[in-house]
Amino acid sequence: MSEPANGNDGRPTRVTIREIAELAGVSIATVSRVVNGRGDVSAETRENVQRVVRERGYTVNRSARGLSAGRTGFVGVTIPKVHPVYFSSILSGAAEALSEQDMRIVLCPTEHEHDREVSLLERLMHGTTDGALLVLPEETNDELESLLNHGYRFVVIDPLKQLNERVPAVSAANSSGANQAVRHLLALGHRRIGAITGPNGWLATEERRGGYHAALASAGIMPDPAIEVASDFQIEGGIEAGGRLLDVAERPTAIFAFNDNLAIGAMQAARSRGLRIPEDLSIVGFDDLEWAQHVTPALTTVRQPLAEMGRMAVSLLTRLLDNQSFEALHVELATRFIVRGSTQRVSA
Amino acid sequence: MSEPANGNDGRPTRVTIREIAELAGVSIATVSRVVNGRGDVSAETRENVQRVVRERGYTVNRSARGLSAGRTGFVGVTIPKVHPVYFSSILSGAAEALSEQDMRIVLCPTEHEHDREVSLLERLMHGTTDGALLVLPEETNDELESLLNHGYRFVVIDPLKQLNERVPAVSAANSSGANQAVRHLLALGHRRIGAITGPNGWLATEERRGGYHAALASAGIMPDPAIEVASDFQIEGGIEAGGRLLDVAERPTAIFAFNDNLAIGAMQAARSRGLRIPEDLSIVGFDDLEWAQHVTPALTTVRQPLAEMGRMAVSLLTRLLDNQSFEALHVELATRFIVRGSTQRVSA
DNA sequence: CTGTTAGCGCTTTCAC
DNA sequence: GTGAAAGCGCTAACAG
Repeated sequence: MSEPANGNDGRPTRVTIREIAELAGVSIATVSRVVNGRGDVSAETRENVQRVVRERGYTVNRSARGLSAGRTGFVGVTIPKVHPVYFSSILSGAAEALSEQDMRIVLCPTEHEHDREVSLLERLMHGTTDGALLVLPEETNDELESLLNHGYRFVVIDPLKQLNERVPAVSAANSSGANQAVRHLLALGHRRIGAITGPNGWLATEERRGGYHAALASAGIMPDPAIEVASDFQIEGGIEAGGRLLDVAERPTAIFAFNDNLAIGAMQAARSRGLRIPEDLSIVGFDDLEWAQHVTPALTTVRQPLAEMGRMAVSLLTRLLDNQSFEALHVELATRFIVRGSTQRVSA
Repeated sequence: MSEPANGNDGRPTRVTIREIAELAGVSIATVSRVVNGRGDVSAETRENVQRVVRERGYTVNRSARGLSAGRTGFVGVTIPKVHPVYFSSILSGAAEALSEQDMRIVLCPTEHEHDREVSLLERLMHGTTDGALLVLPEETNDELESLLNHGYRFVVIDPLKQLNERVPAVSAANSSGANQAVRHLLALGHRRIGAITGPNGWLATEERRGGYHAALASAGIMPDPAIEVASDFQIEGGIEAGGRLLDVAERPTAIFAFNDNLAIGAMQAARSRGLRIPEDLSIVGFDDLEWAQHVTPALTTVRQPLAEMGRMAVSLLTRLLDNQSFEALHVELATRFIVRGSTQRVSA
């Protein structure tokens, strides 16, 4: 690393394109061409410039490029929170895919505040980022569409509500995943299968509910509202909801929890009532978060390809940014059912 | 939201400072002053400008500001991976603290590739971000110091090696945390306390080892190399290392795992050998990741204030960026010992 | 208090 | 193939 000249504030003066141009004996336009991999430069000139660039450790100033070229190389990601594994898995996939294209994520946790999210979005989109990934956005369809009409490029990951056709989105195959989970329980002989759902009205909840009901129907079973309780996708909620489910008169022999958090909560509720899993109660989750395989017993669950959802969203966004049109604006990624130790054949 | 004019490419033309200035009947300098909250504007002018800004939905173009003012409002965060809870917790704290100052994180997962990290850093620092947070960086002391000499502003979170005095860093009080954990086991009557350490040479490992040995020494116990095995901070590693520890001739009655992953691995190893926890074996972890309270039995562990470490790093960085000098360049955040169900008095 | 002006570093026509 | 030059939108002196 060579020592840079220092500005009068003691901070180093960074190498600029001009300096490279002078050193290489060419114009800045040529340097720009080389740096951006344009074809119309002679091999000789190119190599010469590249050498100087390497020697001086030049890298383009992204602000300048952003201002001049109108693209920043940044993609905004609005996400309710970064910490929960659910979100960080998506983030992880997106970051990976983006860095392959030398683009970078600008992270915007919204903390579930709608207003903040909207204004974030507006600020993100204006000369700050080239586009955005909106994870579980709280915007209404109208707001999203208005954004679209303003020329904003974005794709939604895991929409909260049914989205307008025109809004690009990627999500998991919630309905078929849930269906598969319940069929598994049915195949094990369970007939009384309770459910702990997510918040009513959320798309993921309703789709999973659809799969659950459909599977029951296929076995000729009517859903019993008494053993279908709504919760909030949190562990605490699962403990509470699981408790309610286990305290009904005719107790279910199996519980389909609409996510892993709820499942682990239900496990705790069962345990505190002296029920053994899976001997006395089978439990299936949804997500397959990392720890699902490390709880005891290991959780049978529906794996959502979270990182892959992030990656897929990036790929849609990239095409959007390149002004490529494409057919499927709504992408549903297949889930995978994973059998572990928390389910077993219903006892006689 | 008002409809913006459309450029010839169909994409909307964004509102610029010039447009606001014209509409408000002032100069762009005045608009800039208002937008940046400078004091030297009359109340009347200010309100007028603010009204127009609001009406037109104007937001500054960050690229332009970055280029002109030399600050971007972005802080780079290099981090080995975003997904593991350990990292996302830190990230979460940093993002929170940063967004309070209307700054944003540019996320740079390094995937443990040193070269990539270095070049990332160089690019980050050049007109892209105002500074950086380096989580568990693989740079050598020399590289870090060279960066410092180049005027780069950054703070290290959880250094891998002992850092030069001049490099700002924040970490947890590893030594005292470990000490407390082992004292707890000693107080429960354990005398034969094994350890699963992290990779040898890592600062966190060595500091925790120091605390472990010191606690043993205070009870007049010599560390026994036979029951101190190194591992990699992963669950799989914990299973393997735990197994080795439990297969030695004179088995330990307690294990201090240097992080929660290792602890949960050790639990599995114990369980697969028919040992009950905590009846036959006490286990203590380090970190207190979210699931530590949800495994069975719930894990006794040393809580690292991860989010707080992120927040503290931001606060150091902010002062750095404001050219404020400060005393303590190395900050150690206190840990908290949390007793749960995985430890109990040694059985007679 | 407010306006004028000179760039920040780069990309991109448009000539040559 | 290469260079000259015109900005991109904004901030920060510097005048007034």
